[in-house]
Amino acid sequence: MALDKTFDPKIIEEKHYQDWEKSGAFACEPQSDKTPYTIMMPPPNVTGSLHMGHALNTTLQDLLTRYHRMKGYDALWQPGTDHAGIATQMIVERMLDKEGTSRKELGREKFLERVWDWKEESGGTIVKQMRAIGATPDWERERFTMDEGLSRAVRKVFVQLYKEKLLYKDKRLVNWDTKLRTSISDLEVEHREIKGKFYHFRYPYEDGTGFISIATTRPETILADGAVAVHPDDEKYKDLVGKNVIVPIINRVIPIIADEHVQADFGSGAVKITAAHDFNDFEVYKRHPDAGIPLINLFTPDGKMNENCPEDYQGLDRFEARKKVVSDFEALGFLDKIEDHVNKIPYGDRSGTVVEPYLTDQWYVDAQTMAKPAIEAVETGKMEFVPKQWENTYFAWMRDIQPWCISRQLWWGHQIPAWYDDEGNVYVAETEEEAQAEAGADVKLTQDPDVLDTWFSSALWPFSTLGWPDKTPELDKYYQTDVLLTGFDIIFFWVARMMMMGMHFMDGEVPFKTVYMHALVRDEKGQKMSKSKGNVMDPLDLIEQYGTDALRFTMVAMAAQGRDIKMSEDRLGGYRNFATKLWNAARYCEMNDCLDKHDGFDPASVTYTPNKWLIHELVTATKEIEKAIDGYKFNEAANAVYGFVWGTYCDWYLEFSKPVLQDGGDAAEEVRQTTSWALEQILTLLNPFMPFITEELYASIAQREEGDRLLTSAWPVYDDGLLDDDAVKKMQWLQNIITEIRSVRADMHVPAGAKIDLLVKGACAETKEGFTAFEDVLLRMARLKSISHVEEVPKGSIQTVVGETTLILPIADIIDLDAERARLNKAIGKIDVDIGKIDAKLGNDKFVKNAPEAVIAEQKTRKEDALMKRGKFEKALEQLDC
RNA sequence: GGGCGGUUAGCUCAGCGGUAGAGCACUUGCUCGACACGCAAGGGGUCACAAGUUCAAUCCUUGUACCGCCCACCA
Repeated sequence: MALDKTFDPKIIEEKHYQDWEKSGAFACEPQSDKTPYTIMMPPPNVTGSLHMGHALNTTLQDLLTRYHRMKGYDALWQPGTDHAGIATQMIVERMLDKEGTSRKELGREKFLERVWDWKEESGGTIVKQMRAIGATPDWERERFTMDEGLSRAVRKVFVQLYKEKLLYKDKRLVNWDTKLRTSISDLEVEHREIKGKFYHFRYPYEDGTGFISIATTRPETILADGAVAVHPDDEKYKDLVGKNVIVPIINRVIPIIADEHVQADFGSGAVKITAAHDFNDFEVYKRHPDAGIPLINLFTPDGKMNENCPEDYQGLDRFEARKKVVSDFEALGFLDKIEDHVNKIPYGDRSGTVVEPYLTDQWYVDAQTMAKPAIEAVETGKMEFVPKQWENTYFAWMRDIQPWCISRQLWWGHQIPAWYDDEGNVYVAETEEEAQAEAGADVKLTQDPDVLDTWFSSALWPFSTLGWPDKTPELDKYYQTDVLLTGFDIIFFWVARMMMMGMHFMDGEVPFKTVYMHALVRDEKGQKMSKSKGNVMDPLDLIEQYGTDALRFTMVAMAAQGRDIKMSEDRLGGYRNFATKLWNAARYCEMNDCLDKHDGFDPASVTYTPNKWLIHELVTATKEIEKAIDGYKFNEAANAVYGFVWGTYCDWYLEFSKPVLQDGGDAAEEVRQTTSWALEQILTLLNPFMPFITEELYASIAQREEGDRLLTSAWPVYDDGLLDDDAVKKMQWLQNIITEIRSVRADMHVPAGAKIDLLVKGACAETKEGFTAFEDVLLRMARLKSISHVEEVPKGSIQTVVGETTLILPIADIIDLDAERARLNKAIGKIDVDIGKIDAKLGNDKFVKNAPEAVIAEQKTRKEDALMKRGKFEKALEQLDC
């Protein structure tokens, strides 16, 4: 095969992806008796494109899916896209605007055609981009929230909830987006801190005895004022309750009422009540049914003043009207003062315009009732959040949940399955025929023009995608899905609602056993990425630059629980290097005839210690990786595999192998086999993290049968009998010797290329054996000329200590006595610090009395070792001077 | 106003009761026939601050200070 010196991700990625997809291995196997493992992909907006959040989310899901597939589960990763009502409609409307037309001009039917066209045109983008990440969901099962099947589920849910009185129509205040001309839910409103004005106005008493002062941030709503409220216990206004005042400009007579909502010590302590334009005021209105407070709507749907306003106001924009009210008050002499005021103003998260409380008829879901089982499921552990702290957020919101406004005055979405006759009677049914049947054949019906909140259909995702309401084998096998991976920003929008709907419609079974909340991907300064800040990183650019495997590995390595991810390119570069490292390890194997050499290899049968040790380390690393993935500690899994591949296999094992392979001695064949075998194990372990390079190497390093891919290989299972502590001890000793000699050489400026002699003094029998067994390795890795055992230290040599052994480097001609003296003193100093610490503990009566035996014994051994080592260094120092 | 999270090496972050870790960056050597996207050896931290619990605290408790999120109707 002959591997190139470096590899080019671009060439291999597309090739393998196409091959994987064609192989059919992404598909779940409902008819198999394998244990299912199911993940529902959070459906991205159909017209969206891939951002860093998707890249993270997709990578982690793919890691889990691949890992479980390799472990022999029947893995279903259910993909699909969301119709994203508001977002998509906005895009198409913007397109129409550029063409000089509008949705109104087109009409509903034509407009919807345009949206479907746009969906067809751009809808494939994001799923293509997910393929670039290497994602392996069951694409054959891809769903769209407005597919016929899913739409049927939506209608069925709507009708059933309606029949159960968990869904109803109501007239109340909603958050109204004047730009999009639709209601939006509480969650779609974001409060921004805005520097505004606080206007103080005077309302004269009806009896002409003076005036009361009120303050407001929204003067335009004065035109709909229905009362003035004060606190019931407020002494300064006590006598005024029941009196009437006149609203200037419109000269409406309204009462002064007492209500707890008012804060006596804020503003003047008196508040205007505008029941149809303020959520609090609406509550006040409901608490005072006898006060005769009117409900007056001032605005048209697009935020202009309507016919309920004085004529000279009609048609003005709401903010123009605000100015006019102020100037009219000023002209009338009723303007008290204007103060600067910082206030939280509600904005529509999509449109970015100020949202108005607006009195309309809308459809609501009784979320409070539906939340109860969903709360209980988390309390009892049927569903678990990872990290656990998100439970609190979930509980806090669910326990205080408000009715969910599900109707939107849009066209793109699921049209509400409710029909009206001419008298306004409503017929809720899954089809028009059924509604007609209910109403009677001769009744003319009109369907509710509104559509449902997008999240209504996404809430059904875990079961609607599996075929519900039909009882499909897939629904039966995969429904209680294993884990949901998502960002915390949609815990309320989506997770909570899936819980409510899932439990209600699936006999109380939770839609997922675990919800893994991953972090937000931020820029390297920790700021949220946004187009306006210009700090957006495009995952596809990063793939182009570093390769998909590097991007994936970075995502996994940085996905620590409970912290946001600050994305830095340095890190990406590091993991790109890791991929290259792996590539070159394979090249080494190739050059040394260590490929495809492990046919029939039994890791339990090896006899050469470095091989035993490597196998031990591989088994240990594999356990660590499994434990980390099973616990959703993705970063730990990444570190474990990285450390093993680079730190253990490349830095040590392959180096150990060099002299053995070169000499071609007895151990060579076993080393060759172990090297070859271990490389393939590494590729397998690393495959869920870096699928492309591992697949490529897998294909290149051996003659494979048709259809033999890592994608469908089995995750390794090792016997604990492969663990070998004795081999670990021996290899640690060897590594210590090598490191120690290298360290001394570097300290003493021994030229890197110079080969020197090593004299060993005081070695015990076992150690001597070690020097013999690993002579070749030591000679090469420590750059030695020879190793011999001595009784006396020759003049002018350098000494150091490993365990009970003194290592002597007779390099009198090279060394600098002062430097050596300094080195030894430094070593002694370090030991003294240690001894000091240990003595402090052992000298403490309380420690000796209370600490566990093992801890005390450990301290004592440590001290003995330190003293022994110190003695040898002291001696070395003495000998230096003689 | 509530709630949550963070504060550990220059940077990005792990660790969370028994001698402080990684990657990157930095310093010094190295063309040792896999790899300079590399190898080897180093330097660098009173683990934000204060008090408490403990034989022992970066880790547990309480409080303080910053930083960041989320939720909430002070007009």
